[in-house]
Amino acid sequence: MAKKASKSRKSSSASASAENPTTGKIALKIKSTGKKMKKVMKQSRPNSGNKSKTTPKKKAAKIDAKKPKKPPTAFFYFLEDFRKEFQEKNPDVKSMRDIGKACGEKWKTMTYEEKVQYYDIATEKRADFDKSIAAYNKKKESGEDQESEDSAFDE
DNA sequence: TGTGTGATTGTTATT
DNA sequence: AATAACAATCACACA
Repeated sequence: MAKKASKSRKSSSASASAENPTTGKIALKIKSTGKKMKKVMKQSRPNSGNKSKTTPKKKAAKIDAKKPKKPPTAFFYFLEDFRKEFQEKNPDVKSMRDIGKACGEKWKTMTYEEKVQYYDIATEKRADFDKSIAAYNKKKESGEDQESEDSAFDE
């Protein structure tokens, strides 16, 4: 016990919401970065011209059995939950592209306490993911090119 | 018939 | 430090 200052990334992501001292006054100390995060991601179409047998979503989607894929972020977890409700409320909506927009919009309106729930999940996921990375790194260190390419796609 | 794209934000990895 | 790309999902469009 006595594990107060966890330091490091684990730093209790849910502590903010868990701590609800005083009356309903929540000390929401969201560090206002102030800087506008402009997304300058060049979303070109790298897939243009890349044909894979399976359906490689969009870009790369490299099939690295050794490299653990990125776990869904808190936003994605929220999406799963939001998606269900959204479909019920908006049966007319066909695709999730619209949902994604709605989610993103609502996500920003959500308070830290609400988001923290999903953040907590993502945090746990990352913990597991961290192990995968460690194993991956370790394995890589042990035998970098040791993969035998099991079955080189033979259809 | 089959597969790629589209959109959301967050996280991770790489440089 | 900052950038790049990817993480899931589902319906539609094109060849």
